[in-house]
Amino acid sequence: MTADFEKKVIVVLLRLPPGRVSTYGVLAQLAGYPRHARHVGRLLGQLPAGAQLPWFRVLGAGGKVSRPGTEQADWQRVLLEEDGVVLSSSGRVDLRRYGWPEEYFALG
DNA sequence: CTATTGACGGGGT
DNA sequence: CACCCCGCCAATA
Repeated sequence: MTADFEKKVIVVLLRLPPGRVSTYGVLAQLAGYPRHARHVGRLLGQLPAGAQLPWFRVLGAGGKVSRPGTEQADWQRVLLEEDGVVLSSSGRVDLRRYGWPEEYFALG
């Protein structure tokens, strides 16, 4: 992807508050690149190990952690819990409650 | 150049 | 909940 895409996605991600979560699709939209949800995912996957970004606060549109069964997914759940985010027994987050920005996850 | 591949999304069964 | 299908679009093969 273009450097512009990466830059804008990162800028948005840096605004994602602790204790809140967002989705690949919403991040892409906020960055000005609608329909690029998959690319946000690829970008986060390419992040260097020590990147100081709240990548763990990004979930799929269904409120679930991506790439289930991987080390990264387990680690992500730990970081979210540490963040105060509640995960259901099936590992899903209530986006109506923790979703950010709120207006993107409001009911109705 | 065509084909395949995703940290995705939405709709249907 | 589980699948399946199709649209999406840049990177890779």
